[in-house]
Amino acid sequence: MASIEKTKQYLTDFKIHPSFQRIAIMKYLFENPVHPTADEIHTALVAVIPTLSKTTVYNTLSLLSQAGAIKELTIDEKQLHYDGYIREHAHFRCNNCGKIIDVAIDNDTLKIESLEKEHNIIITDTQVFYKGYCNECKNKFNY
Amino acid sequence: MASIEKTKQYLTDFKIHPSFQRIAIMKYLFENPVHPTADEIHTALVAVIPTLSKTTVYNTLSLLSQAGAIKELTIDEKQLHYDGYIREHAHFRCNNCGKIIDVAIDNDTLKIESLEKEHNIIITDTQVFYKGYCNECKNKFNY
DNA sequence: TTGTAAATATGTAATGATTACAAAATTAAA
DNA sequence: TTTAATTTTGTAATCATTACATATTTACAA
Ligand SMILES: [Mn+2]
Ligand SMILES: [Mn+2]
Ligand SMILES: [Zn+2]
Ligand SMILES: [Zn+2]
Repeated sequence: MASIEKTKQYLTDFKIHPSFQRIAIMKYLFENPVHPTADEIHTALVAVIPTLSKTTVYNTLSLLSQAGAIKELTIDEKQLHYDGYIREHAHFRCNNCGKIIDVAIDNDTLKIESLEKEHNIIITDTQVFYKGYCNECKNKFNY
Repeated sequence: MASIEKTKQYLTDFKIHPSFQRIAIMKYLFENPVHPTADEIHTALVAVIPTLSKTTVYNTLSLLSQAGAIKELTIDEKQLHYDGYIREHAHFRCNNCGKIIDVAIDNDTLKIESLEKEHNIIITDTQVFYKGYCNECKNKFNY
């Protein structure tokens, strides 16, 4: 239950002006940690804010994402999914029902620093994706 | 330099009928390990096989991918990229030039089995993506 | 307070990667 | 050969995302 005040502060901390729409979208992500798509966010919020445009949802999500306030997940072949929980963690996507769940990951198993040195690169983001069948779907596929 | 014969055998091993077009696409992936998109593959091959349709490239890539003969990378927000090298490894994508390079990864850092038990899921695929700036681009972004 | 510029939001049109579909061509095999 | 199955092709549709122009809201100086 992220309050409006907390959400406003969160955005401000990322130097994002907390407009009414931005607060609504950020708050939605906090309260619905299911990695929704832009369209799902819009559908859910337009029921409460009938004037909310889809463009604003897209614009806001890229703004938040670029500022580092949210994460953009490329786990799905068709659409981007968004995550308001930005602490380092991995994701599992069920190939049958599409559900995306959080999975813990050891922060230092990924060896960022050593990879950066080895390849002379700068790593700014890391994503670990697992795909397969969730506990509800695995039976349907002889597992 | 993957020969046509080796490529044909490779497809057969995955129970894929080695048609002329399929061999060409698979061979292209073997010889161009730069993780091309469907469009890049088509553009390169249509110069040699003028009748090759883009639909065939798309169809073949999903066929190969479903059979496990190639990997489909969702590292890019805009397009899918393909990899003919299927042994477990991670990828780094430069946010500036878009280049995707292979990165070694410790096979057992990902703890597949323990995650499967913990969440009661089946994991059939794992992708590790790093994003940032490559050695050629990092200077342009004060790193 | 009022006026004006900057920032933000909106609606519609365009883009472009991918897929659907039906017809044509090729291959298998009866 | 004939016929059926597989594969390829070309075109049209889909649909998530972006571009763009306009409208609205907010900031802030006079
Ligand atoms: Mn998450
Ligand atoms: Mn690779
Ligand atoms: Zn499932
Ligand atoms: Zn680069």
